[in-house]
Amino acid sequence: TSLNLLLKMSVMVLTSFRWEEERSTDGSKWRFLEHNGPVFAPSYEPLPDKVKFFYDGKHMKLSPPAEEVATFFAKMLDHEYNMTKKNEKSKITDLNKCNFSQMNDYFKAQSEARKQMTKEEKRKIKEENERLLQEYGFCIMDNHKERIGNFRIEPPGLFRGRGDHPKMGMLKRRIRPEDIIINCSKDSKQPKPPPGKKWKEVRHDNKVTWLASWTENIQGSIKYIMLNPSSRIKGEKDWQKYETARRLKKCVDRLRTQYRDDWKSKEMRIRQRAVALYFIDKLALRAGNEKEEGETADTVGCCSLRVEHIQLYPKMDEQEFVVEFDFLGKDSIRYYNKIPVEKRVFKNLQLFLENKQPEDDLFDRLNTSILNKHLQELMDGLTAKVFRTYNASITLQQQLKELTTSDDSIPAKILSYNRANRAVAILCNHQRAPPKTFEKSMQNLQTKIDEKQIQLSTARKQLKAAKADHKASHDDKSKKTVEVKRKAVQRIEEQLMKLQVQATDREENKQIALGTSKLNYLDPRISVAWCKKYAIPIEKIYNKTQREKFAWAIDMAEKDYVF
DNA sequence: CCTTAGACTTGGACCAAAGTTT
DNA sequence: AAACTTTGGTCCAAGTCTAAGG
Repeated sequence: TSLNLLLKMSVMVLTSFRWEEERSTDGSKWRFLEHNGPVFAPSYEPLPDKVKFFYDGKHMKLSPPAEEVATFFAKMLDHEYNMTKKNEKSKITDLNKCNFSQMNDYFKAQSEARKQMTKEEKRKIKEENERLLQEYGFCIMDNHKERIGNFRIEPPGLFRGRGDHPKMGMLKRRIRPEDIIINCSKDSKQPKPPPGKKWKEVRHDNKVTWLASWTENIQGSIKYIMLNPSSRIKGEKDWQKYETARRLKKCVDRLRTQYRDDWKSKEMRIRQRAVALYFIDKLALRAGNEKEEGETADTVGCCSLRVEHIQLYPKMDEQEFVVEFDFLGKDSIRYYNKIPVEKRVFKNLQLFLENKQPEDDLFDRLNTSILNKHLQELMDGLTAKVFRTYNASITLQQQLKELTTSDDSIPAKILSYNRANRAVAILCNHQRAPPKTFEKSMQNLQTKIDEKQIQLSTARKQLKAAKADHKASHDDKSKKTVEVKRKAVQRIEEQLMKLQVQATDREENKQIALGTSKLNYLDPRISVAWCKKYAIPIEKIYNKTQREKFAWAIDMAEKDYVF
């Protein structure tokens, strides 16, 4: 295989950058695609006989498939959530009568044992992982060897879902080769299914980017194996996304004027559309597709907001026309916000609420499809999510400009960067649970700061003493000592400042997740340009993976880049 | 027009590896 | 070298949006 790979790679064109290569115009995503297929979950290993399962107090020997399911439950025992599944057809009808404790103990012991592994054992595992990565983790797309994102198929287990999910606890079944559709090019060496097995299908569709797919049994949706963000195909798409957002920047004033105008429309559907768009623009809300009831957790976005999700306050504290939002958004993350709106918006909302029940749709004449169709007419390629990208990126750019001070130290500038990033994360409502060790880690940092402060005052005293000494003796040696002490003070001051900045940053970041906006919403060229302008090494902003993902931007953006 | 399948992007938690301190 | 902390990769979804089909 490696010889084969070499041969194929030797054909590769050695252009300087692949995002400068030509792309097709007929909607095809590639011409050549070759890969080795997915890695399947390891097959089930029955437990040793000594690990017993009890039902209703009585020992029961389970068949391997039933035992596997039992182990899923056993592994859940320590989790705070309770799986409320009514189990299998057989004798086991009541989960409460199942005693998984031996199994649970066994797995705990196993995980303990894993931690105690010798270096040698760890090395072996690492090597095996590396071997799998080399064999299955890459593909050839057109003239390039590309990293695959998720080449391992998800193992079977209990579906959890997020928030209050109606399907929590359902069995997620094992995926076999017979479930997999392979996609590759006709002239490639097709991946081989495991011995004695067959793929569901092998197709050659170059209008899509995935390498393999299967249908998952919980929602019946399709899962894909696709390329890593560092790949050409993902990078180009990403670039395109930001270019669309920049086109929105050019016409956003016009669109804003228009939707404000539409607040006065005599047609209800237009008013609703205009108010929804205002929220999407101002609050960076998601579009809010309809969801099938009972299939997923009850969450909403803009178009699917219900009456119960907003409260209107003609007057609140010092402000007029305040709208209070309180709903569960994507991943059941709560969105809570109180914002003053323009009188017209407020009046419209009152109108939309008339004669409605709490569970009725706020925008009953609107859905994402209608909204997006309208947006498409306003600007080519415009959809609701472009506003999120646009507002996130423009906010970063503005905040960076506002917060960065040229003669700040590098750590201080990075604090400014993180604050700009944070402004975006807050806008997009990217929250996280405070880390479990937050308080402790804050305390540790404070201890360090206190110590450093003591160190500093000692150093300052020493400097003073050295100065006095020098004044008295005026010799070279004492002059040198003064210099040495002066340097020491300076160094400690810097260290102290760095620690204080770190503490501020961490505190402000307690409940904010920066990752998502950094990875998905912020035009990387803004960050690259900022780094160049202030001579900040790009490594301070992007780690290795991120630099790989944003290679196109790092290559492209100069210090004067403007989003 | 409405519904649904399909493709692709966006999302936070968790945990092992890497890094740092004791 | 053990213990502890931080980082970043993986996991496992949950969204958005387009297009095909009825």
